[in-house]
Amino acid sequence: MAVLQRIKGTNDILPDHLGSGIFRSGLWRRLEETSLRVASLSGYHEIRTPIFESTELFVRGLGDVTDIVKKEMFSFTDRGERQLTLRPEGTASVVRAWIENGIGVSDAVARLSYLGPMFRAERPQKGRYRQFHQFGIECIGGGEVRHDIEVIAVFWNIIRSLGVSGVTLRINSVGCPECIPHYRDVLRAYFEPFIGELCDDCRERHRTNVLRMLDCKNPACQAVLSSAPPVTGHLCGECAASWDGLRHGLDLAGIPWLHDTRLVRGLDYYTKTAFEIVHEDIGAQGTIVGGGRYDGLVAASGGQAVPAVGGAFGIERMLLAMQAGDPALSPATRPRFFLVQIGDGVDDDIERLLSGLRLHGIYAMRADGSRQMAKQMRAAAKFASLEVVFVGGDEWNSGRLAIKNMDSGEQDTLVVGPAGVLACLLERAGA
RNA sequence: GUGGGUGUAGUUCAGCGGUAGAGCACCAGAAUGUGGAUCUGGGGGUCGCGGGUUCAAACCCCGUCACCCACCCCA
Repeated sequence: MAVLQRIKGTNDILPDHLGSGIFRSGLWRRLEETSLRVASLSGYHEIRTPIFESTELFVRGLGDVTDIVKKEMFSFTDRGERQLTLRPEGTASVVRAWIENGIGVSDAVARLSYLGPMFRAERPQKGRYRQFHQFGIECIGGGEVRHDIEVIAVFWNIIRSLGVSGVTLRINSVGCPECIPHYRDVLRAYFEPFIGELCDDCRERHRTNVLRMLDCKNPACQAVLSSAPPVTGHLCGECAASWDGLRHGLDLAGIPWLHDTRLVRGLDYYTKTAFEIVHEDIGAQGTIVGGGRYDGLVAASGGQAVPAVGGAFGIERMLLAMQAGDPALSPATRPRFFLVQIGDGVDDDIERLLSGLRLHGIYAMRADGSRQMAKQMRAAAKFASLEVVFVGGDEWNSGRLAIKNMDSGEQDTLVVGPAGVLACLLERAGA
């Protein structure tokens, strides 16, 4: 056992042929490229923020009663006595960057996407890691319901583009500062008579954060919870209109939804629309996408009071969902040419050709070991090369080029023109 | 933070007191002008780590660490 090993809850993502499960870089690249591309079709373009920020940013953004801030952040003090934290999520940083760079001045509605590692000190399990990865989008300044729908539609389209099936969109409203205090009172009053039968956590939440009681999974609490009054019956006029518009808009977009009356958000800054996209077959951590509206966060972070909506998905979880439906491998990148050496004295020719081909953007390989031809052919096959080019031998010595298609097994003999072998191969590859 | 499970070759695993094993992968040969097939051979291991019991421990006991799954929470 090696002395040095990965930190708990982190993973190595290997080349496809070396890795297993979701930890193969080809899968990641496909997911990342698809996500960025689909998001860009709705005007969302990538922003990259630092992976560590001042601790205060997350404490203010997430709320100091959330589990993430209380016990899951990787925080440290740097040599200048600054309190820093590896980001546990992406929204706080994006909002910070939006304020700091004056993005709202140029774009009244700023559409941003982001991608990268996040860090939470949780006990690892399937679909949950200490360094995990998210793709997210934020629509800052977008205060209309159609922005909520736009955000949900981006995630829905990414999922469809990836061929993932078996997912359900769950929606709810979490109100706003206007109506939620009232709803809290209603809930608190409703739970009061049952307080004795509820779990310890729920008793704690009854005082600190009543809304969180709604998604308690304790069986004893479920019975009481299931008949709790839904938030959607206690919304203010504005939130109720938003809730109606959301459902109508999703119908227009052809996106099926399910009203989950117990859906609440884990983070404090959400208002009105809350949504999740869940998958049934990827283990206990089935929530792939989570998001919603957060009209209060930008102002709370020191910016203007602008509305915003966004969401994010866990890349590891999305990959699990991709594999659950279709275990097909992503098509490996195949060498266009594999150069096989016949006889001696052509080593320089091969190296020159490899350099020339690669300089023109063509994937070209040669065998690393034996000069024995069967061995070289085997290597060409292992790389899944498209065509083998024979360098040396009778054809080569008489100004011709033998090329074998490794899929069909057919072999051509070309006459090398005055421009030379490299030009001949480049033309064949269409480069 | 709390449970349950598992740690043996690169990998997937068998072995469960008495010589450290198999499949796949890797290397070489059969085979110096043509493949992912076949055959033959080969390299690879402090059996997670530390202690204990025993004539003898991969195996039994204690401890410890790591990973996996679940709770909690979340993406």
